[in-house]
Amino acid sequence: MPELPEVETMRRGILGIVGAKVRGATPLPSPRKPIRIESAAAELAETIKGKKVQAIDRLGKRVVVRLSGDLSLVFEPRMTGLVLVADPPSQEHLRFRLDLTGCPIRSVYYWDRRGLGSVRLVSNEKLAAELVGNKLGPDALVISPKELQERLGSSQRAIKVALLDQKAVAGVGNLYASEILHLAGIHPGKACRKLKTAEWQEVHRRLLEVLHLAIEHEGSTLSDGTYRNALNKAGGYQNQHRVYDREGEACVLCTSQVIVRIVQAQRATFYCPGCQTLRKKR
DNA sequence: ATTAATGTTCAGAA
DNA sequence: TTTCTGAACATTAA
Repeated sequence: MPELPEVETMRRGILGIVGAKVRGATPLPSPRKPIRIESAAAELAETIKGKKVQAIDRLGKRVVVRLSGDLSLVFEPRMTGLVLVADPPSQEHLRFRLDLTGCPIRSVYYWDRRGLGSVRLVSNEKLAAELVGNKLGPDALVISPKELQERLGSSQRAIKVALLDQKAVAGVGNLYASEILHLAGIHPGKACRKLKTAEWQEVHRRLLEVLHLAIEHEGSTLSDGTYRNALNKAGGYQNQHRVYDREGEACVLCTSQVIVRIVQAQRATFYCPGCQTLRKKR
């Protein structure tokens, strides 16, 4: 489930390795399936050795470790990936270890239960070409209300579905899309092109509000408990959820209606039928 | 004991 | 061009 707040938390969790030097890298073969490491394991380990960690960036839902030599080590957690400095939840799904020298953090681990995620070593040039303005739109924390409207305003898609489009705006995922629209008072099934400018401004305002608050709480750890910060600690924002995974519970805003679960584009959406209507009304 | 559901991304189809 | 569907994977709930 790592979405922007969780990935940002991972990024912050390894900021302490900036300035360190790479002692070695070990892609750990999974007992069942080969790990999803792009370059050959030995080759990656050889190339990365001795490189200096210059910065830690985030590109949408990816953590980017910038290395000397114009290289980037890119962690893409997808569903169940974790970037850790503490010992991983289990040895079993440990996929990758980065060993460092010159900082208190000895190792960074990539652990991924389902193994849908990946660790890649790519040149900055190639990474930029692949992601920036190509696969990924402007970051959700940076995009302006105007730009958000420009990018989605003419789409016929439901607003909830469109917010998940990383090419339109990068970082919003399934959980936060529901939360954002609830606070904005907009029905998740409303077609983008039906939204007025004032509504786009409200979506944008609530988007920032929700994402920043979720980052403060170090993300959401859902009932399956998978997501953890870099210290292997659960996040706290799940306790602030107003609609996500709250089907049947009373809406905390209107208190008169009950949260409903629907499916859009094969994903769960939660909303309050009282606060979030298709027509303007408010 | 099967089957569905989980959420992100991509390839390929409509 | 835009939008939709299924698959990738591992684990758990039904």
